Amino acid sequence: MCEVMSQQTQMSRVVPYWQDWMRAWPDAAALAQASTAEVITAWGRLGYPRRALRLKECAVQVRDRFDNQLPHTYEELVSLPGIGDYTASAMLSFAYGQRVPVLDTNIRRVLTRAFAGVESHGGATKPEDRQLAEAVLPQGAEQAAVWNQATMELGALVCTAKSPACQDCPLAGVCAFLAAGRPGLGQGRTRPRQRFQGTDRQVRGLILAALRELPAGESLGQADIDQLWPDAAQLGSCLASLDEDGLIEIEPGGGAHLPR
DNA sequence: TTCCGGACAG
DNA sequence: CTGTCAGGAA
Repeated sequence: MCEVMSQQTQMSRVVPYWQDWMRAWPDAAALAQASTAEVITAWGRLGYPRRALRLKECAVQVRDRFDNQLPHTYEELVSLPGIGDYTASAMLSFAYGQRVPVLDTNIRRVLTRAFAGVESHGGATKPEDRQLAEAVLPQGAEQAAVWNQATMELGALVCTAKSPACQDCPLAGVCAFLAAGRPGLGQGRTRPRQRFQGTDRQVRGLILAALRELPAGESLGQADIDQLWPDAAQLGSCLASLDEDGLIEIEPGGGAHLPR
């Protein structure tokens, strides 16, 4: 169950967290009963803490709608909080052995380059991406799962976005992108510049980290909160946004605590 | 389309 | 220090 959320970060970072999660909450019903504060604390420094909230809500729905068992259809899976196209497809292919094309940005980049000969455009998955993935997917479900994982690995390790190691690539002999002289390499995606220093993301992280380190059930006083960040206005807006997201609860006196 | 963490490479 | 990485939801 909890492996669902592991798809977002490097596995080496996820494994220890995942082990703790599975020990604490072995199934959906167990996770559904956990307090939000426990879930956020266990999420630790994995990033994107709102996903911890979605995972708990997902567990509630699995328990209530699906008799505590994860559904095995795409439509039912994507209807759950925090599960989108990629995660649903990955579960169907890797966990349930169904013949399903999996599309993450790595796979899209590899397939678009190798078979269409052009640089992947990035952005949301398009129908043509899915069409291509379906067209080249092996017929057998087991081979398809291996293909999905292999393509993902190839994109992560060899056919990288910025500087693909074509000299080490097993597809070099048949790659349309390489044959065409790698047109537009690196300019396919103008990354939305997302610095971190001084942003709300950093401030939100600081606040949550401070609350996570508190003994269970305790609050952070306003004086302690004020010391976290010099810009009072930004601090205030971040506190408000965290409260809106349901990640913290602001007290009348100006203190804050994780949702009980 | 934009926002949302955090770790790590360079 | 800056740049990079990535799926889901509003």
